[in-house]
Amino acid sequence: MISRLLLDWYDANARRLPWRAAPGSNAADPYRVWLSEIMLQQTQVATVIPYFEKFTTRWPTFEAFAAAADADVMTAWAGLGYYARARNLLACAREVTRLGRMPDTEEGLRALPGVGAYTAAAIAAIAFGRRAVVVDANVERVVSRLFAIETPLPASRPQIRAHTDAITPDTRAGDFAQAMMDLGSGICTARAPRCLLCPLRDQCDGFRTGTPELFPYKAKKAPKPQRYGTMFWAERDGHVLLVRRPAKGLLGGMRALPTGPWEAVAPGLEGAPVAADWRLHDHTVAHGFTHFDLQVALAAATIGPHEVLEGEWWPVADLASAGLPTVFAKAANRFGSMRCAS
DNA sequence: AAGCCGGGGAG
DNA sequence: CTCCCAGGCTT
Repeated sequence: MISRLLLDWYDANARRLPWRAAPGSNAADPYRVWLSEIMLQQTQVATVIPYFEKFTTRWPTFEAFAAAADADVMTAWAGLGYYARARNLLACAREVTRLGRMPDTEEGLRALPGVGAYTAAAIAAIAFGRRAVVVDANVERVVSRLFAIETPLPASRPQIRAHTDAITPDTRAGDFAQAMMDLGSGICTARAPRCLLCPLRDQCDGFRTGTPELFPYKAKKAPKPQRYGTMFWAERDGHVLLVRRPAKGLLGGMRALPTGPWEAVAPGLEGAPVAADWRLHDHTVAHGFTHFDLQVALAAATIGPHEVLEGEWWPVADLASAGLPTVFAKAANRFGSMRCAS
């Protein structure tokens, strides 16, 4: 009943998205579905679309992507966040190349790098037409409201999964999953759900409570700690020194400005890439990460022509092409405006 | 089970 | 400003 109502609504109201086939069609390209699903992990559709277009234009097929250079992929991914996804993307493409084709079962997909329970179910259903129980944040919210689940997340996940399984149809499971996502994105929204437009309103226990926006209940989260750091602008002859961050950990594998430690107290000039006449500026740059807030001071110096340093000397005028994560791009822009002002 | 891992959109 | 988002990996 619920799936019928939802699929009818989807056939008339599906969003047109670059990685989607027409509703009811089985023409979805597994490469494009896989790439979109990885990009969409914890990332909104509007943010993903330009990256998806850029990637599929440059690497139109699985074979083309598997042959890409690591540095090119990391640079193209810059700004999208969660950089382990980009590293896993390449590892996954190379694993699939070794296998000869992409697995078409949940179990086979689940074994690939960067593919967890959600993504395996989504690809199996959307790209390969299999029945799979697809549970993402949209489904968690929609199902929590449909059944007025009072257990707070994440403890309610087993109930949510069981309910989702019970309403997932045997055919068109991929369209059903995407319909749940469209419903969660446009109607059953986190803040102010548009229940008057909802095709499932008459089936919804949460609507009957009168306060569907209270679902899903969630455990409170701890406040984020504040950290302080310093970034170093080492300039020589119109070029600035960039380094490659360690492969694992925060912003792993990405090109970056040299930086000292990020700690609870301002580290000053600790961790400078070279001894020099560093000028510590008054201006700071603020940036929020998932589990801490950062405030970085900016230190600048001119480096002599014979000093040999680890890293790349990048043309200051071409910094936009360096593929810097956002926190470094912010700082670089700040340095740029200070240079113009002086 | 809990912590780590980005960034931007929306209210 | 706060909350949230087509989650996965590690410990």
